[in-house]
Amino acid sequence: MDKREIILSVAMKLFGQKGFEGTSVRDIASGAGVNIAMISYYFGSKEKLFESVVEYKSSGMKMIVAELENSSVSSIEKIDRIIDSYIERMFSTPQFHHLLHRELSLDHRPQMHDAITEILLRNVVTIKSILQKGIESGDFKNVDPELTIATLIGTISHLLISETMCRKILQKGKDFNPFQSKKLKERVSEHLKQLMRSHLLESAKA
Amino acid sequence: MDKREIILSVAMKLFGQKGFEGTSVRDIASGAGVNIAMISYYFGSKEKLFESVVEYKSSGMKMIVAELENSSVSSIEKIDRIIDSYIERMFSTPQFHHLLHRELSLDHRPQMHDAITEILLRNVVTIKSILQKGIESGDFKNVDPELTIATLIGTISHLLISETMCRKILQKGKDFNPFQSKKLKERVSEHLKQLMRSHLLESAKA
DNA sequence: TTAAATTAATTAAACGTTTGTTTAATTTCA
DNA sequence: TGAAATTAAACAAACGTTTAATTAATTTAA
Repeated sequence: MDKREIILSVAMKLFGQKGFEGTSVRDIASGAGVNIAMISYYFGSKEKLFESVVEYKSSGMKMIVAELENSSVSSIEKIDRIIDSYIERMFSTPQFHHLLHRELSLDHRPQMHDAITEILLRNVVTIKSILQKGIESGDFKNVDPELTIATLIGTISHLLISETMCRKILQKGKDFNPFQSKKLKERVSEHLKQLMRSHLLESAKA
Repeated sequence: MDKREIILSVAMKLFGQKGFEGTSVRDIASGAGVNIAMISYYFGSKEKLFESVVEYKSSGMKMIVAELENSSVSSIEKIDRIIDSYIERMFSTPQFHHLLHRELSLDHRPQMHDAITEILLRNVVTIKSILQKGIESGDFKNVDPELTIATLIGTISHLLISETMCRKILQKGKDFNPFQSKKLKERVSEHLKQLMRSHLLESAKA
């Protein structure tokens, strides 16, 4: 593998685990097995490396959502697919999503803020449009589209953190485990799909 | 106001805005208008100051939830009150919740991790019990309790971040604003209550 | 009620580390 | 031979923390 890519993936892992300020350039260099000067050599600076990580990892985030908008499946089916698509992506790279949300909750690095915002908003616009078309066509009840999106993404996002929480607790040997049974991803998928059906469809159809 | 308290609230503000590593002891000292040595003098270290901030702010987080559990109101009414209670608290101190969730998404400072986990889990246990009783008594449908909680908290939590996002966008003068109309808090309350009614109650009752 | 004694609060300065970055020399490879 | 890749070493700046001296406040004793 290219040394540049090794640096990128090590940086992504460490930024995800310990945050931007919490990760030193020396950590990254030794983790990637390269000399510390190679980071400036390849990326210019620590901050530019961070931006490269975001760009690098988010390029793999292009979603089915865009293609979905004008496809011929039913409105509720579109929602189902969005749910599974988000679950799949967010659970497969939890560290990266930790990184994105952490950066959004911070006040400095406004440039990075904007870049991440733009990434996350891409899909939001599409999903909003799907919801609105569903409402207009009478497929969906007259719900609040933006807040419905917040519920979808927020539920998954919160679970990524909760899971971390629970793992910590289990390691400490306490006896409370909210995520015992069944595979978590399937559970979330089932929960969100049921939730959205109750939320979006008329009772008669439920 | 006590100088100790001034330091605590300045520290809470800065940790909330810039994160733990992103905030220097000198920032806090000058923000509070005290000598830099006072932080060691009062709190021992930067890390202990951080722990004090969490303890200080979370002591004000005792919820109505606990009292609610054995009260005589209906099951769905309990959920309504929990929703409003969470909205009120999380929107009134968004920085502190940013701080909590950011810390949870990080891998170091396991001790702090555990302290925050414990704070957040207090209410979760109670809400779970309310949901389970509602299910057993037939008031609620047979939903997934833990994931329902994730939806409640996750929706609000995600909105705190989304709002930040939107403010950034608006400053940049773009034309997309997902949170135009009406006061956000009321909107969220209405959305979540409707959502939970569809989710928890039988169609007949809806 | 004073004056001395004692403790607490506050300060400026310095400490040793660690930080991100750069330099200048060397190796690698085409 | 020449450009690209890699290195060890050094850089100044910022970091959290400590020191030792000074001022303020409180307690004790006459």
